[in-house]
Amino acid sequence: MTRTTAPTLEDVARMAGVSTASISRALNDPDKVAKPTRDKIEKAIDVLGYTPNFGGRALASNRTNTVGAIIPSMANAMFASGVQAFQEVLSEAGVNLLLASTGYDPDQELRQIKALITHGADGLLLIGDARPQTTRDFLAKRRVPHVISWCFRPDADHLYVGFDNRRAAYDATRQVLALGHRRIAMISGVRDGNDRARDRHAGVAAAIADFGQGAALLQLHEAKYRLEFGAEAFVRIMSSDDLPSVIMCGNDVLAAGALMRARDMGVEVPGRVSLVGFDDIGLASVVTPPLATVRVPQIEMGRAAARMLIARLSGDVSATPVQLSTEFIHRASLAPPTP
Amino acid sequence: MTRTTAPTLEDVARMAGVSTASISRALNDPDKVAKPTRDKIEKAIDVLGYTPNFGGRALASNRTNTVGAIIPSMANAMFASGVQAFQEVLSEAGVNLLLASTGYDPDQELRQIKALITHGADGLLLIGDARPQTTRDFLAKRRVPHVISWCFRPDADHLYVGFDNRRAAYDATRQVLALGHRRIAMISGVRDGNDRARDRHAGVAAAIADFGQGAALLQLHEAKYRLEFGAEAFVRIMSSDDLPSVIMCGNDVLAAGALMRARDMGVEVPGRVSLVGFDDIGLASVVTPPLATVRVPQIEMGRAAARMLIARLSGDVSATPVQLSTEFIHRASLAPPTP
DNA sequence: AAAAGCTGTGTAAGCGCTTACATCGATTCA
DNA sequence: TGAATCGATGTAAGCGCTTACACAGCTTTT
Repeated sequence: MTRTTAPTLEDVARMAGVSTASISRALNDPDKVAKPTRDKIEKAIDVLGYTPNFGGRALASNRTNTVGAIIPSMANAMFASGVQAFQEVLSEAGVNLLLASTGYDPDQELRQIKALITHGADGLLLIGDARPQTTRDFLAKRRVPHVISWCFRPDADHLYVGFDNRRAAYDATRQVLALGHRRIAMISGVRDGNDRARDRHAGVAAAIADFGQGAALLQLHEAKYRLEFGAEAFVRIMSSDDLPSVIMCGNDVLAAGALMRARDMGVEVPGRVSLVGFDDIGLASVVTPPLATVRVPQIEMGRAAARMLIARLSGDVSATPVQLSTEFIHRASLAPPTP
Repeated sequence: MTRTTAPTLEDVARMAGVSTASISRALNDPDKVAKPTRDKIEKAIDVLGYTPNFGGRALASNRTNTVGAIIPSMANAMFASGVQAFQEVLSEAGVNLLLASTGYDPDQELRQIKALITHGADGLLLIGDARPQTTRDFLAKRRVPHVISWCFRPDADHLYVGFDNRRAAYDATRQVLALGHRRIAMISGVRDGNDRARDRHAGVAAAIADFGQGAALLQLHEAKYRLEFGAEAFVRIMSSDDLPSVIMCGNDVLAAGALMRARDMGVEVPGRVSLVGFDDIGLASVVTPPLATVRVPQIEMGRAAARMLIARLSGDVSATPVQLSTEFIHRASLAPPTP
């Protein structure tokens, strides 16, 4: 990883006939330098093709202008646009993004947190708030500025930017119940170590319990975030003798997997069984029939998280948690139960 | 971005009763330190919660163990799994990933390249090889180690890890022609500044020209990478009076958009018109009918690119371009033309 | 007209780490 | 037994930058 000896401040200083301090100032705080001097400096920088050395700068100023984000997986469309928006806002502020993924493994998350800190992240974006005590301790002990996203806790002592998964699932289930469904199954994401999946299941269960009138969660299956696992769970559900009239899914990918298998098996959706997803990723509107789902404010979340983190890093501690709202999107995969 | 004064090597040295040099060695090259010393050091590190300071390390060693990747968009599923795989391999090697996106804007790409270099990237992963001369010059002048991916040039004087978009599109088109299609339309991605889109179109056009026998590319529409634009282009195609029997699409998202609109318009696929995508993203197999497409070795590409970049950065200059192969996936959206 | 305040610039002290070189026992060899 | 070798550790010189402080030459105030 050798870099051919690049020009240094010293070189620029010599060429421009000024001190290194002036150049540093011209770079970081142009107003402090008189115009003619600045011009000389800019010329020299140009001629030499100078770019500041990262290490020197980081060492002297004790900041890297880099933040890290640790997400379960980039291949998960659920995070893609959010992270994209996050990065865009950072970029405008001259901050760069270190991105790492955990594959939904909590140990891996701690490792990545340490790696990103070691690699110079000034602050972090984390997803969800289910993490082991050791991880929390590390964050607290090292005073790592971080924003937690994709979930929301009202009792927050943290910087949250997100939405209430439980409530969103609760509301969606209410709508399903209002349509007349009573026999409900759920394909949940893996709940262990994943508060979003947990909350969504809890929301569905609570809505059913609160509703009463014979409504019941007949079956609950857990599936990893992949089309195939959604499909598999669908097969299990449909081959039981306790058939639901609707299947609530923890996310759109599972729902799409179920739908795909329904098509292959010749099970009519929503004729035989209705299907509801969660996240409203692009997929949801393009499958046949289009998937009823819960729209999640991904982009707004990413932007807000970036703004909050930037503010926090520039010393602003006034930020308060941001709760964004979700919206139930009724599409053709959900219809009243056929008697 | 103040970090509360973290423990330094000095602190650890004092506590462990050894010199800073030994600690540095224990950290970077454990074999050089005797076991008992190492134990003392490890203990002290643990007690103090020490992590190396990034700036100091980068400055002294002139390396950051960080590489950058600049992709058009993270929200584009086409790059998601590839980048994911790229990051995983890097992570195993203790290298971190700085990720930036350009929104398909070449100027933005140069800006991001500079930003990532300034922020300490030792090397870069770039997508495609359509970039302005200024960008090439910068890369050459600064001797930035970089790997170019998602495309392949046989005449490479560069580190390429990718596949031949033109050839893949050519082959797919051959298959379409072999099924009997002669009246062909194409919804291409935006070709300006995008060699992948350009190559794919070129491949389709060349296959048609080479085939002869009255085969013709009746219509060519360009659309940005979004479902809606694919849908729009589909409408334009179907409302012309030069109807094709098959529509080749520059990517799966455009194809899915077209398919979605076909469903809405009541146009049967593949009955009235066949549809072929490109990339084989998850979407392709889940839509109805499933989309014929070209499978791209995203994951393998990401992994190979990471390995190559790591090798290059550790001084290995022996690497040669890697060409990966694609595969045409025949699915139900493609059938022989109905007379 | 002297004192006080600006402005623009230079001087130089680190920031925390790596690493070439020096040192010092403990082995090994002749 | 003395010389040569080796492994483990310490010493200290930077890496390239930022920034507190000093200072010179102005302008403004009293």
